Parts: sequence; structure tokens; C-alpha cells
Amino acid sequence: MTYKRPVGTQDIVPGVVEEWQYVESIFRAMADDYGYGEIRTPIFEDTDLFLRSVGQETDIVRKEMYTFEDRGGRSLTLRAEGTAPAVRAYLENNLWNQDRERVVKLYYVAPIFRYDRPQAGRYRQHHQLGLEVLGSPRPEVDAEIITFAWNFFQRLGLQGVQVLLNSVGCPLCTPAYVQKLTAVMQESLGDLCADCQTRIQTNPLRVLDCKLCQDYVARAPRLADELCGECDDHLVAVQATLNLLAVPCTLDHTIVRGLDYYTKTAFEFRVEGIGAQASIGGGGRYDGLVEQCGGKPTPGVGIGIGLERVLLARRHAGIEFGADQRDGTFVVALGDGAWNEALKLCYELRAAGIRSDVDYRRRSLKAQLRLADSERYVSAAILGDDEIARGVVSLKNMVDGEQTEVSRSELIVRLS
RNA sequence: GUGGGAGUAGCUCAACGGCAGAGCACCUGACUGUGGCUCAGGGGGUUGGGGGUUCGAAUCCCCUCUCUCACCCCA
Repeated sequence: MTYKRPVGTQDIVPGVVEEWQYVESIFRAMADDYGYGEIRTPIFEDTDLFLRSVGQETDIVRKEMYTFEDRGGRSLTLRAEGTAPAVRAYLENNLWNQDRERVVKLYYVAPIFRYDRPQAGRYRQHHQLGLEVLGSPRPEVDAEIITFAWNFFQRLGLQGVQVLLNSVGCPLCTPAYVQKLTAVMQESLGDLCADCQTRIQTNPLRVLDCKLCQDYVARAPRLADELCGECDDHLVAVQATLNLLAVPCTLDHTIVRGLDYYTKTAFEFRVEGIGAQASIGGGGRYDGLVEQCGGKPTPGVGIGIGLERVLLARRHAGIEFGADQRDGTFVVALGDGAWNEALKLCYELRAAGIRSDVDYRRRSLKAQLRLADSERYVSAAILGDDEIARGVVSLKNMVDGEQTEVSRSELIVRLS
């Protein structure tokens, strides 16, 4: 083995890719039902897009981006996050169509790259199922995205999914809260963990979700209690809508998210049993991001769902996938003279939309039937000199072993 | 970036200083035109890589790579 896949990446091979396709298909079907359109953006973007949107002081920017220079000297970065590229594309393609209030609903299924140390549920290339709604400040939209994710997880059979909700305020109320928080934290600065001692300067809200410093966080005022009237109303309305739609959620004051662009609603979906990385989805509102990216002031909300973690959660929940479904007809040739005829029949079946194959190793009848069985064909069409002479095939059912003679002309109809 | 655990056949693992093995899988045959069950036989390995100690290393020591779990952080 000369080459190995890069650290933190994975090959998704036949046998496991089917469950990925299944989960993706549920997501796509639901996105369509909810009125979202798919957007596909480049796998890399100008580095600046991430620097300016995600935030200079976030871990993603500070130590996790896959940044490289192309031959033209441009600094590019592999997609570190889904929202910024979507917003960029929204502006660049004028999806808002000159109507600033137009509600544009986008979804994506895309690989995300972060230079992290891999562990359970964490990869350097992972995949996110994302939703973004641009143009609406309404709390019902926040609730729609959360409800979508909740229903998606239900549909996939995940039990015990926790929905954690919070508000990180807006430029009107957050700064005042940050001042209060900083003041309280300064009192016990020496007791905070090393990270928080710097965080309190660079990104004060992040202190709230530090696992080590929760004792001190508990003494500080809660952000949700310090919101301005508009942010408070918004949070209450999101909760009310979720309640209306029967989505259970818990207010959690430590949810602040790791990206700088969030305003008002911040939320996270967690599930136990898949390791330390328990978050299977997260997102929030970003009312300032579009403007920051050079557009007119436009509100937005979004979510990213971790595909690998959803798959992990399904496995942990004991959900079996793709048991032993059989389909198609394997063509078995008997005798040297039958191979060409078998090949022709195989292509006829394929052209008729019937899964089919032959044994290119031209082995014995026994070996061919074994192959048909292990490749999960539901039947085998046996062609020997005898059958060819009479214009028939011996059609063997691979489940019960019963065999009948079918004329070549009726075969396709019979199998369709 | 930091710390713990682990790398032996395609897979799961044994051998723990003395001839590298088992189960499963794969291939062939018993059954020369009938898969699964059974039985018999067969192919498969630079023991992750490099260096060192030793008469002798999968085994002990050092380095390195990878996997894995956790911290940090995120999906």
C-alpha cells in the first residue's frame, strides 16, 4: 500500500455509500417539500470571504482553514463553512432580484474542510446538509429551520435529540451585556482557564460555553435576561412557534456558537452516545452578514447538519440499513459457445432497465451462481447450448431456487 | 497544537525473544448443467516504515507514519 488517504478523510465505498445516499435523499426531498432550492457553490473561495464573515478570532479562522495560494498568487480556502459561500452566491447571482424583502430559501449538501485533529465524529473533510433563508427577519423562519431539522432527525429514526436554544442578541444589546460579563469575569480573572483569560478580551461570549469555567459563568448575568426588547420578543416568538409546531426545545444560556456573525437566535441539536462531539447540527440567525459581505442590509437564518454525525447517531441507535434487498438478473453462460449470447442478453436486460451482469472470468456454472448470489441478484438467467437452440432461458429464482423456462421474447416483460 | 490507547492475511484477532497462526471471507473440488448447508484442498504476509540491542526480534529500545479516543473546538 503505497498511498493512503489524507488524515481525517474517508473513502465512502459501495456497501456504506447507500446509507449516505438514503440520508441525503430524505434531506433533499424534505428541502423540496419546504420550498428550498439547491445551491452548489465552489469547493474553494477567496480566503477573505471566510476571514471577514466567520471572524478573525474564531478557531476556524485561527487554526482550522485549509488555505493555499494558486498559481496566480490568490489566497484561496477550501470551504470551511457553508453559510458564507451561500451568502456570497446569493449576492453575486442577484438571487434577491432587486426585492430586498424577497425570501430566498436555499439548501446545500457539501463537503466542509477544517484542519482539526480527528476523533469520533470529527473529520478534516466532513459533509454538511445545510439550509439558509435570506431576506426575512421573522421568528417563524428561525422556527421553520429548527422544525425542519427536528422533523428530519425524526424521519431518520433518531431518538432523544435535544434542541437547545438561545439568543446572542444584536448590536444594540450584546455590547452592553459583554461589558457586564467582562466586568464580572475580570473579578476572578486569575481563576479562569488560560483560554478564557485571552477569550475575555478577544471574544468574550465564548467564555460562556467553556466547560472549565462554568462555575464562574454561573455568577455572571445571563445573556437571555439582558436582551433588548426586539431581541427578547424575537426569542419568545421563536419559542412560541416551536411550541405551536410541537418541537420540544430547551433554553440553554451557554449556546453561543463559534462563528462571529450570529445575531439573535442561536441553536444546537445534540444526541448522546456518539462520542464527545455530540452536536449533530447547529446554526442561527445572521442579520448582519449579508451587509458585511457587501450587500444591502438583509436578514438571514441558517443551519448546518453534520452528515457523518447523523450516520453515527443512526448506528448508535441500532438502526439497520439495507438488509438484503435483491434485484436484477444475472446472466449465466454454460459452455464455450454461450458466452457471446449471454453477453448480448445481459445488455438487453440493462437496456430495459434491469440490473444485470455476467461473470467476465468465464468460470464454472457453480462459480457463476455463487457470484449471482453474493452480488444479490434476485434471479439468474441460464443460457446453455440447449436453451440457445430453443430460444429460451432457464430462469432461476435465487431466493427459493425454483427454475422455469421462459422464452427469450417474453423474458424482459416477465422481469419488468 | 497537547495527552492516552493501538498497528500481524481482505476482516476480527492469536503468537509476547526461538519455524507467523486461527476463525471468517476468497478460490478450486466432492456435484464434468445448478448458488446457500456440509466436507476436503488451495492461494494469500516486506508483522505500518526506518534504525538499534541480540546468535536470533512480530515480540525489547529509539525515531517516524497512520489509526483511534480525549482536550481544544466544531457538524
